[in-house]
Amino acid sequence: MTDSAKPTLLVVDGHSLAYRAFFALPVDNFSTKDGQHTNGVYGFLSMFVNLIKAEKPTHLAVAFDTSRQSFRTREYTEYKANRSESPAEFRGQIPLLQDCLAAMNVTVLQKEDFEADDILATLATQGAEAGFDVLVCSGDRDTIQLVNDDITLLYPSVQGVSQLKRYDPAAVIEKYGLPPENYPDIAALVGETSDNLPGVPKVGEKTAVKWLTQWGTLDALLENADKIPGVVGGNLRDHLEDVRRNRRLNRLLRDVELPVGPVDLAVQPIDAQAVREIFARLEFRTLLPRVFEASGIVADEEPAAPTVALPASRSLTPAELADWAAAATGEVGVTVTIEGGLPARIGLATGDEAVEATWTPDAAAALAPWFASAAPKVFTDAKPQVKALGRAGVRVDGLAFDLLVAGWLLRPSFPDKSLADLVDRYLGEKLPEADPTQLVPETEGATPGQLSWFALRVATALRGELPASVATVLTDIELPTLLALADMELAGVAVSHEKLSGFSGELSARADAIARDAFAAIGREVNLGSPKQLQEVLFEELQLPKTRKTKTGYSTDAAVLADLQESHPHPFLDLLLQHREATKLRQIIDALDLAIGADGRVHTTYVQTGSQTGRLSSTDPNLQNIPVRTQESRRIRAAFEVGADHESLLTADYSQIEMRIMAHLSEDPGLVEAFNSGEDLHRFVGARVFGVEPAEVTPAMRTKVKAMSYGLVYGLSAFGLSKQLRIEQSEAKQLMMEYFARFGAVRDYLRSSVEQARIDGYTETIFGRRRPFPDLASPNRVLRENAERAALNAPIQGSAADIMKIALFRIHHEFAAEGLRSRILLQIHDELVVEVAEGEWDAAERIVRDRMGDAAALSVPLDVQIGRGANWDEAAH
DNA sequence: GTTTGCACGTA
DNA sequence: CGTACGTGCAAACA
Repeated sequence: MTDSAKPTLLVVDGHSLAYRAFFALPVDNFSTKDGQHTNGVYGFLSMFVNLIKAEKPTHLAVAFDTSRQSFRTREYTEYKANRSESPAEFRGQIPLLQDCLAAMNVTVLQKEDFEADDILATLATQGAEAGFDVLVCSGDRDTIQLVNDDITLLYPSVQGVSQLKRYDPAAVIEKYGLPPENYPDIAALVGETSDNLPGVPKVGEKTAVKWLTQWGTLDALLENADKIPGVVGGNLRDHLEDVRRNRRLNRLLRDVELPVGPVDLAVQPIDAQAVREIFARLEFRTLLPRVFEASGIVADEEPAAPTVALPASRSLTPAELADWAAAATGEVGVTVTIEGGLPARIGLATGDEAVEATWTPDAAAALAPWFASAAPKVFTDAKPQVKALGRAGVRVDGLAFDLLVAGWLLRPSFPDKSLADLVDRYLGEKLPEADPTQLVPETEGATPGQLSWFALRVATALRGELPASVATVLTDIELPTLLALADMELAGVAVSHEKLSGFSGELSARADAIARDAFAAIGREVNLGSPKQLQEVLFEELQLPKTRKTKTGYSTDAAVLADLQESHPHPFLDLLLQHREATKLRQIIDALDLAIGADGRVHTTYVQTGSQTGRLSSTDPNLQNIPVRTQESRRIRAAFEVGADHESLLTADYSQIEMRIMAHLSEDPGLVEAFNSGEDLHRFVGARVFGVEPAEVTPAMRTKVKAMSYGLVYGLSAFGLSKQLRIEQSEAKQLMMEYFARFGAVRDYLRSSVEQARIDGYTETIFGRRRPFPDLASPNRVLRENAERAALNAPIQGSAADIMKIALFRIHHEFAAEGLRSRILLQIHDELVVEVAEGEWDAAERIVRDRMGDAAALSVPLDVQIGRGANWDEAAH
């Protein structure tokens, strides 16, 4: 912009334009994968970005209506009364749109009792007076009255939101035959059906313009109404009051009191990170570069973060560092950088001082006592550092805080990934980072000591946000668990390469043979691993009936293939299923084999922040989904063996822990009795539901109530139950009714827990772990119902996770305290795998059984099943 | 080269 | 139209 050019103020009616976009764009193409509709948001932003690129405003604001009520509805209750309620699917998008605009640092204005157009009128008028070129963008025709030499209207044409027609005074005269200030007079005479403002019958634009041209003003026309000839003249005389009322209502207010004026609306650089985040959430991809590109408004640079006086980090010798640590009072921030799995540098910090040293064997010896002490330590991501220290022979205790774990507990849906994220979110500052694209970085990254200093400050900020119950979960469950997990990962589990490689070869040969037969069955070769090619074969060449729809076509998953085989038997179907099974197993085996380390053991990584419910997840490789269901697949489990220096594997699992938690939470007398009776759960429940003696419960009955019981925990519907059991929906409904007739408190509990979550906005486990559920209030049914099922499940699955974690770290602790060499190797949600050292079986078994059994005091007992064997398969029971 | 969708393994 | 995960492949995208 040159100095001589006038600044340009662009004011936009967010509501009317988003509404047009909502109807213009197909919702199917604009929904997130969990069902949130985004077509209105997308359409608006797309238009908005084009607008900014084209007009390059220097000042900018978007106005919204607050509700349907305004001073106009009070004056005339019928105002806009004919408008049907805007669809909930649209209303739900407005807050999302406002979030996007906030991330783009665009001023959003709305005011109770006024419409967006009144805000536009006020800003436009003030802007014109202050010497701006003003652009008004609105889909409401009443804004035509604002047009003058300084104010131009951009009005979406009927073709679509992207086509904006420019109205300057000349354009208005060309279209309506009168200057802009007269437009409301025309509209008052003609009426506005969309606002429910009836005009003079039989009077359209032509007549209105003719009259106004003849009489000069609306007042003159109305005063001389008795001189108008013909039927329309009579109509005018009959509707004088309507016309006066219309004129009052369609006059936009130009003096609404606003917190800002035009000069306050200077375009701000966007918050690039915030935009990235919300666009990722809304699954907008192509829009991101367009927003970044749009000139005038955006800067792709990070916003200037407040500069903070970083303490210099003093480099010390290991001995000096150890002395410094020993002398420190209060919490110490710790950062251990890792190279090749071992500590490389170590930085420590208190609130006002940062120090660091290079890791050496001397450092290990000097610092070991401090690390093993109860002196409180704050880490950003403790587990890998604790492991590196462990490899160097340094044990860690006194873990007081872990930023990643704490951040995850606070917001389990969007766990922060790094200290930089946390510094940004909780301190609003920018962590100095070396430019990774520069071989010789121009900007220095923070040193380990400085990182520790930041970590300590973030910890303070984060603590302030943690509710008491969540802080307790962190201290009493998560942090002790973290230390136990570090040891489990270091230990790894012995896996036999010999057993695996033999099996892999077998499966390869089998898969090839099956593939040949499958190709013969259809007369050509296809890629059996390609769903797309399979669809061609099944639904076009073999003419099999279309199955369940997916996003890209029709499903070919195992359940669908089994159904097809029943209704339209074809040898290809069965061969395909067999091929899938063989290749899947081989794939798992090969991946596992590849993961065996030089020590003959597989070391997984447990992701403590990997779930929304409190469970762990396992990666590289995932050892929580090793097959178990089929005879064949157990050969894989048989390859998980006791290590050479130990005696046997012990497996321990909770039986029906989630049902027990449900019994505890619901206090259902029937269910509580079931668990206290010692009878098989499903037999007991089956006897109640079907009104027979436990001994008379048939396998079919047991299967049904078992599916129902497990389904309950997941928010199962009659439809889902019927599908699972392959029974009629009516029968499923009947089964649910019988079930709830006997176990009504279960249903009451499930219902009330979702209702409570709707009120609180989050669910809570027995131990106080929280999970937020904003979507319980969503107007989008798919979204809301998904949230309801997840909210129903979260306290149950989460409490089970809490209980297992408590048992886990207590066992880990007790093994050490009793000086045992036995150790926990794996956790698979409700199961532990323990490697028992020679002569320690009885002690280990006792500890595992007791600590799992008494991890929580519920109103029903926690039942623990234990098995023993030389490998995981044998140890199962 | 990266991302997405499908399919499938576990609790 | 049943919760919570991670992985590998093919296909689509850049």
